[in-house]
Amino acid sequence: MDVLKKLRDVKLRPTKQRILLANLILDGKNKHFTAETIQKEVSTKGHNISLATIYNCLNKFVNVGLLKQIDQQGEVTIFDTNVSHHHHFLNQNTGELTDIEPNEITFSKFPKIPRGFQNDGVEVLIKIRD
Amino acid sequence: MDVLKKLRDVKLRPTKQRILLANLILDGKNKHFTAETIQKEVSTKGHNISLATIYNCLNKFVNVGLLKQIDQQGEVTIFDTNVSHHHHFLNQNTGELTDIEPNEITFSKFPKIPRGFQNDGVEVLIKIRD
DNA sequence: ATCTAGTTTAGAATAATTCTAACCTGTTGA
DNA sequence: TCAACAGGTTAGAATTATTCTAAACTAGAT
Repeated sequence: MDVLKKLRDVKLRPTKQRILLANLILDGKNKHFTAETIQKEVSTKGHNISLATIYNCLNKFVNVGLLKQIDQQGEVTIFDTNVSHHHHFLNQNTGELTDIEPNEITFSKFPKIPRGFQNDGVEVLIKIRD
Repeated sequence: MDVLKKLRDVKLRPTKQRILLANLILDGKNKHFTAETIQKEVSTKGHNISLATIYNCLNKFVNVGLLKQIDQQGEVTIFDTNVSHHHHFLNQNTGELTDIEPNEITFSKFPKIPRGFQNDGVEVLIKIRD
């Protein structure tokens, strides 16, 4: 499906910048990236888009569901006195975290760790809201 | 166990500020907090510690294992073109994320969602390193 | 072709965190 | 006990990611 149609489908005016970004990003392959890496990629293609616009566009894309933003529990560092391995509930209404003891969660199916790597900890985040 | 001993055990010189913070934080109860909330708590007790010192102390406490820092995948926002529900490997060496399809992970035990709340999504992060 | 609402932009503003450099203070050993 | 110094604290500057502002631009409807 072409990019113009994709943008129209979600009622975003297909501007030059949005088309450029959508062509880079929405090619059907799964990618992870940041605003800055995208800006670099744009400029290596010989174009230029301001960082403000990149943020605007990516945020719009997220709002309409074309993109997802990886969870990052807000922008401040949260410290936890529970230093043992454990999981969390995240109250989406308040941002509050609550501990879940590790024995409260067990897996019946678990992915193979990629060749050459070792498991260095598993964190489960259960988002809740009222 | 008293706070002085705790600090000596981890070879941190027990200064006034560290003792104050340790008394607030390491009382055996599980808490989540930020540098700023701790500073406020300190000042309501009639003391004053600069934010820089709070960060210094908390980071030291984390390094020696008295505290844990909640994972936040670095400080930049990461976007993901995979908008469906899925999980991630986090390569601790590079910070790189890789998708895990949701059917790769299933649970045999799962905690009860707190009364009055509903499940709003589960994210599993498997940290790996070589 | 024109109008208008929505976009883009440079640069300022904001906010979390770290750095710097000067000052201060536990601890050690005489 | 106390001087010396390594390590700790601090205010404020620096850094970094992101958003805001206000002016200039443009897609799409008329």
